[in-house]
Amino acid sequence: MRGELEEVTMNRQIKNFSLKPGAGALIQQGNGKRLRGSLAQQLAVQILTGELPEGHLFPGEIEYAEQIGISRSALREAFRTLSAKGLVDSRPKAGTRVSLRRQWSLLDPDLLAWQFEAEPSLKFLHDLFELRMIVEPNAAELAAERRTEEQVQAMHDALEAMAHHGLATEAGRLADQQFHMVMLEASRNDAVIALASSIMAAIAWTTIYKQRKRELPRDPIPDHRALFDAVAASDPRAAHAAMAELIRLALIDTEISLQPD
Amino acid sequence: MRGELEEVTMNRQIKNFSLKPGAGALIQQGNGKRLRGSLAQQLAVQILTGELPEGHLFPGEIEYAEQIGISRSALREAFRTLSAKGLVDSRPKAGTRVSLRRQWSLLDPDLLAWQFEAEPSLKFLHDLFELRMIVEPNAAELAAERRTEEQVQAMHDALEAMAHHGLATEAGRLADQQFHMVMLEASRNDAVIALASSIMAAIAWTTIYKQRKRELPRDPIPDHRALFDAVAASDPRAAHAAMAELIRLALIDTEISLQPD
DNA sequence: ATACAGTATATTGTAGGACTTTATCGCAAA
DNA sequence: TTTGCGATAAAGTCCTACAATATACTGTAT
Repeated sequence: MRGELEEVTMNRQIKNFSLKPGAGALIQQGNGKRLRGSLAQQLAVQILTGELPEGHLFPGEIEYAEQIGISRSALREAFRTLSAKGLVDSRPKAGTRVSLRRQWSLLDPDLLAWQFEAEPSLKFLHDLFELRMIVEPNAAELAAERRTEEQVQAMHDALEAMAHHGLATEAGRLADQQFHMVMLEASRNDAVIALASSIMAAIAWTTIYKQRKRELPRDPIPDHRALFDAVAASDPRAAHAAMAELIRLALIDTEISLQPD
Repeated sequence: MRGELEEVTMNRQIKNFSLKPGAGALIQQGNGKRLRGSLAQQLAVQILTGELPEGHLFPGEIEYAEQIGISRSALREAFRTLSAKGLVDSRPKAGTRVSLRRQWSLLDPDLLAWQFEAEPSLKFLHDLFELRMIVEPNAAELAAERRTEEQVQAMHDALEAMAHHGLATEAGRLADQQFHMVMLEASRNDAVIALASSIMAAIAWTTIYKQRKRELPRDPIPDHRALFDAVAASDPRAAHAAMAELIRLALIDTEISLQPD
């Protein structure tokens, strides 16, 4: 990425003496991110991977903050973020502990993104695409019934841009997302939009990595065009089928991109 | 502008006079809840209802905290909670503002609960049940294919308890939730479980109010039994149909319970 | 006049310390 | 065994100061 080298002035980072490995590893701050955000992400990943098991009790805030070399305020704000996503639960006297798996908001956009950054488990990937296979074809069905002419036009334009640039370019990927977003909006269902868009956004992140391993495994345009035609023609059944096929192929691509070389 | 009284000593709680709703209404703390939690909930509701529109810029933290009579730390932690749910976005120098609707995590369990506490819009209610109608019958289908004998037994027990106590009692409602939870788990899909359980939990909250207006509008046991039979018999198609019927009826009940008298 | 670079400044971000509230745990009494 | 109460540990709230950062402005060169 971009070389943010120099970094001479940093004084806080210097406390990088390594302490007991099992306990609290020091936080490594991502380039542009806030401190609490980096910590939240790291802890979230550790929780999701099971490294911090359900029910795990964190040290007291004062002690823990000291361990990882961060202020109590920042630590607490990171905990609030995790708490809002159902990952941890804090109570006076009882302390802060990892919540039961059942209470995790697995479909939260941030959690999805973080999970994909850290190589998600194949099981979860499978579950996610199974859910997509349930939701998105039905969303396409709704879109075929409810789309406006303006939305058809917008999807058409996005499809053209996508065909022109290809998915290897930034502009092409943007057009792809635009295409799917407009289709979602055509469903006129806020709940469906919220669900599908957060999943799509997470998967889109992997698209970038996809390009590294296999160079354009296939042409995605025909499938998109079939979907577009069905929606434009207000044919719900065809839209359903086209979207299902699209997801099936996306699963294959994603599996390939996540396989170890 | 703001009623900045003498501030004699602490006695923060006593300032519960209601003032102009638009500006900085004082926070009214729910009984058991934490201060930041109450604030987060109030702001969330105001955002979801559009009282605080997309893009709305909050006052600076120091000033705002003073306005509503709360410390800056607590205010910031409330903002972190809202930020984690995609409702607000904070940047240095730019301030904190309400995010675009597109980024709200509408299916977040807390947001759902808060929305149902404050009478959700009929549009969103409709959207939500449309999504349920898409997801849960398919989840039941998966459950019918994958359930274990232990799960069948557990569902059976829950169904018996439900029939015994009735939905008017706490025990009965608990058995109902237990029944649905076991069925979800039988689907063996974490993504589906996370989605359906959070929606169900929110709806369950309204079940309590349901009982106030109409006294047991109908007997829910037969429908549940039909669903159970289908899953026990490993009949996916029947399970799908039974769950769809169950949701259809649940929508009717919920609409009734939310109608003004 | 326009574009660009550098600087000023408002606002969030982080730090650290003091005090309050809450709920758990242990002990004693019934 | 159960109930009540008190000690206490931990999160919750408050406060103040300072650092980092992105916006806005300002001046200079093109």
